Amino acid sequence: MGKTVFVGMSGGVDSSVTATLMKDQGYSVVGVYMKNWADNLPGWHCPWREDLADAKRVAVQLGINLRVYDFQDEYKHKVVDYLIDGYKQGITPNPDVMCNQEIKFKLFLDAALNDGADMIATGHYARIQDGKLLKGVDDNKDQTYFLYRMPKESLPKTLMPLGEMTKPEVREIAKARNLVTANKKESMGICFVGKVPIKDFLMNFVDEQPGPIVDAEGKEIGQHDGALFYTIGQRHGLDVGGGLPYYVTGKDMETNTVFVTTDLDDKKLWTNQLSLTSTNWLADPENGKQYQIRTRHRDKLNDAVLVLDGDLTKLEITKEIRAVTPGQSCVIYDGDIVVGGGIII
RNA sequence: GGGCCAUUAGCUCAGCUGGUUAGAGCACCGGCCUUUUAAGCCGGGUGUCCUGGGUUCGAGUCCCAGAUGGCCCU
Repeated sequence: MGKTVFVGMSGGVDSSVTATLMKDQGYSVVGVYMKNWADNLPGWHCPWREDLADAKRVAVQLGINLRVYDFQDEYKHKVVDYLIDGYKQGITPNPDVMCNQEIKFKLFLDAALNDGADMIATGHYARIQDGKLLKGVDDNKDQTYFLYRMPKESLPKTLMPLGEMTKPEVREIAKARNLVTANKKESMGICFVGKVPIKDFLMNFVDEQPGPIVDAEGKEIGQHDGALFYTIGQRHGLDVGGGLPYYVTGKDMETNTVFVTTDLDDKKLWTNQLSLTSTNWLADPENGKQYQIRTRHRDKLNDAVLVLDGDLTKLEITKEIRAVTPGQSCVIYDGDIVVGGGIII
């Protein structure tokens, strides 16, 4: 009798193939649809019913059971509130990183173990080997940027079979097995919420509040509708024209001011060092060692030296990088291994 | 009061000596990319050429009057 694996099935291709592979490998598979968000928003329809239906169809095709875990309350508190509070403070939080930390690899894992699972599996493009988290083989789809905060204890109990393959291969398997999700479009947007522009999402929770847009010379060149909606390095959405594009260099939440520049080389947009808070280590970090870091999903890797100084975690980057943004995560790699990371201050 | 200069897309402006469907950058909109936010890439002109007359086969362009803004002069 094989071990029992609970597979998180979102109704997309990746998790469908994951469940398929688990079954092929002889595990006793139970599918789980996590219902984390189900609300429609003005002008936007939440696709959770369709996604659940797709997950169900695949489960039927595979001959496995599908359960629904309702985590809406926890998701609202741990992810959505975190997102909204962060924006209100003026930072740019990453909800999906928090979702993986709090929901998928904590709540889901615990619930699954409690319901008889030996392990869980997800459709992430990342590898787990010997209790370590490694980048997915498909460099183009690697999702470790979102996974560095998963609890270290969850690693030995988690399987991510897609980490060994490429997206095209996954699509092929889905087609070969005639999975109903084989040709489903990539789902993007806030994990579980969907493809909603973040500003539209936030507008449901915060009020607009006009304030000044100030250029590098200190001149007010326009008005915005709330400093919290803007992020460092942002170009669009300012609604000010007149020559060169403007990029956000910073903001002052006290005065509700957004600072911009037309100079791509503006010092405020570039830095070669950053500090982290609330770090999570999946491997032992080594003070003074040079690692590779990423400060945005799919951004390129940059060499940086890790400096651990008491409570402070700093990174000295070999070259200047653009628009390092407080609230976003910095993930630290040692080759393919995810050492850990933290939230940029 | 007089003189000069401006007024063209949401913004900043280009349109030579009058001649096909008025252009550029930025903004904006749509798409691509992307399990966050951005960036980036592709595509789209969204226009009472300040107004009203006139000259001309034909006016953004020339003439007259007016409006608005700016500069200058006694």
